[in-house]
Amino acid sequence: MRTILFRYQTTGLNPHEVALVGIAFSYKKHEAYYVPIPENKAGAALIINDLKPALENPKSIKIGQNIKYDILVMQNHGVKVQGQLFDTMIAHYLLHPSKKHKMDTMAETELNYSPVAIETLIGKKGKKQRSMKDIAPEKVKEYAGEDADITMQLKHTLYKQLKNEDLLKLAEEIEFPLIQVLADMEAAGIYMNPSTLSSFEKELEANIEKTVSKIYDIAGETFNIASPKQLGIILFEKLKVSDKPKLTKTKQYSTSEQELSKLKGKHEIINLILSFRSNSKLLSTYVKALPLLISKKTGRIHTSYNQAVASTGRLSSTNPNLQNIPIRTAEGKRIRKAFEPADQNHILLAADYSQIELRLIAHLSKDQAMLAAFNNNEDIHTATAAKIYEIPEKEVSREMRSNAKSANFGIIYGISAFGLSENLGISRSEAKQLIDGYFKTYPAVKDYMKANVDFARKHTYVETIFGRKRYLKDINSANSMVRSAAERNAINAPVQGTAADIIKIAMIKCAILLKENNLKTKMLLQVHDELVFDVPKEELKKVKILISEAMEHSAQLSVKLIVETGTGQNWLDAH
DNA sequence: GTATATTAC
DNA sequence: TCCTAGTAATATACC
Repeated sequence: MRTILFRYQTTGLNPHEVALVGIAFSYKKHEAYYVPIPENKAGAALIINDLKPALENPKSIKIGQNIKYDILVMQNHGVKVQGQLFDTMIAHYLLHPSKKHKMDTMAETELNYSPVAIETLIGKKGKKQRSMKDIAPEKVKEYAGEDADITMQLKHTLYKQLKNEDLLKLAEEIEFPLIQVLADMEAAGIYMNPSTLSSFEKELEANIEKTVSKIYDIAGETFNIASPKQLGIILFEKLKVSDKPKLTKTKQYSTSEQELSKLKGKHEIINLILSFRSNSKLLSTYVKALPLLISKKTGRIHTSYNQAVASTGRLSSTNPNLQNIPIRTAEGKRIRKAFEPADQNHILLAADYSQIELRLIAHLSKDQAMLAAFNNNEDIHTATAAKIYEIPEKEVSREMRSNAKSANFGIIYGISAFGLSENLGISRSEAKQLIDGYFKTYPAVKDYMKANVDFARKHTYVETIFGRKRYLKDINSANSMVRSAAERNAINAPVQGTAADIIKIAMIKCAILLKENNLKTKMLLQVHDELVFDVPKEELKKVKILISEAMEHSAQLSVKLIVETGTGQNWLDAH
């Protein structure tokens, strides 16, 4: 049996808060049914109760567009959707990772059909837009039925295409099973202690106020420091802090952190501007914004993972983005400290892959020197420096290690002498020498990079170990800049993408293991190479081993995968 | 909506 | 000499 479920929201797009207006079903193409759900709780519960067995039947396949949303909405109505999933949005993402995956456009490109827009029903976006619950069910029926039918039709064509492109395994074994794992993570949420941030908020505000008045004093006038345009004029025309200011592509003065850092010693105002910038960023993006996203219902923060945006296969996180919580600076660390376990009986466990992308380069290139460095458990950056500079590891200076580290990262990004020189603040010829030394050290890495670019030129795509593709239409472009960018993508995508595949496999394995062992531990966050768990203290010993082994054995490579774990009463201390 | 800047991996 | 290091999200200014 095939089931398609559909949903309507009243209070917006947040699946944790919306009320269900109705569900549309389709079992086969060109046929659909609509079940309106009454507003009153008792009436709704009666109907949902009737639908529950079908949705919880583990033997039927559930098809939908962005099913994670439906699963979360149903979960809030007491229905635990089970069974195999097929998501048309994700299927299309696997086929065309760099395109958009909205249902209306897919209907046009895949089915040559233009569906009725939701706006014809509820009006255009804005204050006047009506809620779905205010539309007569007879009208909703037509819209919802069409929607369900289109999803069913899309499923059929996308399934065939996945099969033809050898993407079915990736879809059925990784992406579709991951949907439920992500839904559970989002539903769990993470606890954030608002009092940790409220004291920090006052400190930051006082600090910013002081900095602002100092900047006005030095500038001799008041202006909007947050406006790059106004700031540029003050810095480069009035105060003349640089002889040849760098311009942005729109010919404005560049006031980027990178450019201002170069001018640090030139003028006392620079450090004040940098301090203003970093404090304002912390205040507006994190300290003020995060507490507003604490759910009134659960008291926790529920991020949303997007499984269909990043062209390489990575996840992304929104509302809020919990994948870019600060960690590098002392001030930033205070934000990470606010994320805590559920209660005194729990502890946060963070497990992250050590150097997964470089390890993948070692595996993919089969470079003997790099493989040996990893398999001997050496510090890869120190080992790289020793080889490049032809000295024993003991004699590697901090600067040499730092150069080697930048070169290692550069390789992952598709290195260029210009990019490396900008990153390290050295000349382009010095960067060139460093790169030459690097390729002499790891010759197979150079061959691997070239092989990837050649493959891309021939096939106009590159792929990960697990067959995830990324199309590179510009790989043969006549424009050298456009072409070079595609070449860097050809090098980066298989590496970043394989790392994404591996952690997704690990997440599915972890979820299964936690369930099989009847553990109460919950997976909360994924940050590209890291997983964060909320662990009852009595489970810690067992869970730590279970998780790290599952992660380390998610792929069989010619290089060992190493997972480092940490625990703590907050996310910072768990590192 | 686009540009600029900053945060993370 | 031009111009370029990979992947994201969010906040603010400015049109």
